[in-house]
Amino acid sequence: MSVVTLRSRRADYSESTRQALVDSAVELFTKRGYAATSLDAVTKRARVTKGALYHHFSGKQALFEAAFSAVETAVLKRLGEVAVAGPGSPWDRAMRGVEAYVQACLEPAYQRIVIHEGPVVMGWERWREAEDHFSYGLIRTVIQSLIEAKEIVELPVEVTARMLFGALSSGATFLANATDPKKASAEVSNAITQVLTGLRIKKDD
Amino acid sequence: MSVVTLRSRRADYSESTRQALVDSAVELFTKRGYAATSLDAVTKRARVTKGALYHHFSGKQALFEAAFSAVETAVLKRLGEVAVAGPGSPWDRAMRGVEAYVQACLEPAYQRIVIHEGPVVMGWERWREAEDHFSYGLIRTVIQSLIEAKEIVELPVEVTARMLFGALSSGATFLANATDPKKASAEVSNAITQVLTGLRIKKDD
DNA sequence: CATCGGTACGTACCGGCGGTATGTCGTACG
DNA sequence: CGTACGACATACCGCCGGTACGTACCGATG
Repeated sequence: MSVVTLRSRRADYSESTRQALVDSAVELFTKRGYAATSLDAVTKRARVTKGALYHHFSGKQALFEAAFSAVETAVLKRLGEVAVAGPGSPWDRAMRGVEAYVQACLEPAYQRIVIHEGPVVMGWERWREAEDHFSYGLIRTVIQSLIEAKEIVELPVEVTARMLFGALSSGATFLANATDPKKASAEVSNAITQVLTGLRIKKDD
Repeated sequence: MSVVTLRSRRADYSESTRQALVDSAVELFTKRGYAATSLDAVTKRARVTKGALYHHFSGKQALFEAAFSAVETAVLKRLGEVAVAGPGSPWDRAMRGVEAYVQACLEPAYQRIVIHEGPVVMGWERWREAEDHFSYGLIRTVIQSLIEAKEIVELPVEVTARMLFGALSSGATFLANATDPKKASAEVSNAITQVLTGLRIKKDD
């Protein structure tokens, strides 16, 4: 449906080089960080020149934001299937979501680009706005559903979500740098479970 | 005691210019961020040249670390008086410590230099090592004392401290950007209190 | 008091990098 | 079939971190 006008071959090429630039950016930003990554390195890896880069993006920051969105979109896709959809009570889905998010945080690209460098490169305010549509928005939704379902005590959604977001990110960062990932993973999950259980309202039905 | 050899006037001057450079760096790194701050701007504000800067510091990173330590030392001084020393039970001191730490996080220099840009500029591993001797080390100590005093459930200290650290930082960042700081401050404190209370062991004595 | 060594800077310069201005080639379109 | 526009490539500029080198001044020493 709606395939009225064919997509031109030229547009395909353009989209392809744009994607190559984003992929290259994600790779290098993840490995070396934003500051230590030169645009020449990005274009070289994508087998184009700076002319192409500045044709598709307004500058280095815009390229970073494109990489940011790419990583977030990929992570959120995997995450949404587990936490938002899927069977079970709000509580069960939340617990599965936490588990899945911690796993997602282990991805180096997500850690470095989204969590660590995102606020610094984009500025906290802009980063926050972007995050509303991605991982943070999801966490916020989960918290809200838990409160509305009377699963946990009534807390201000915004603050609670922000702090849980921070705790999860820190936990995942710790986990990613741990010498014993198996053990650390269990510890993180356990700690989060303990905290959320501590906030849980005892059901008497 | 031990004033055997006088401190030379020359050494005083040297220390003074070093301090001026650090102060200038803290100011500019806080206002414009690390990347957007040129060394020329730092030296200009300190009324010296790059020769002086590179005499005292090995480079821009080393200057940042000096600024980092300066901010952390100042914050920790105020914090230690409240949380470590002072009267009351471990629980009471911990609660006062949390309160004080959230307040400390409101300082723009602490937020930007220590929390946000620290891990990015210094690298997470090195940042973590440095933090062991500063705020994180303090939080870790508080958590440990709470567990040893059987005030809260037994959790792995390292993970718990890391995640509480992340939660507090995120909470404070949210608080710093809130439109209604009074209300936000109360919400943050309340949320933290709820979480810690949820982890508390009911004493029956 | 003259000399001398070293510290604490200042000055001049280099290379790399982000960004820009301009040229060029091919493709779709009238 | 010309032509206009999109999709790049090329050449260049200015800023900034870092380095090499020069210099003035303090302090110890004979």
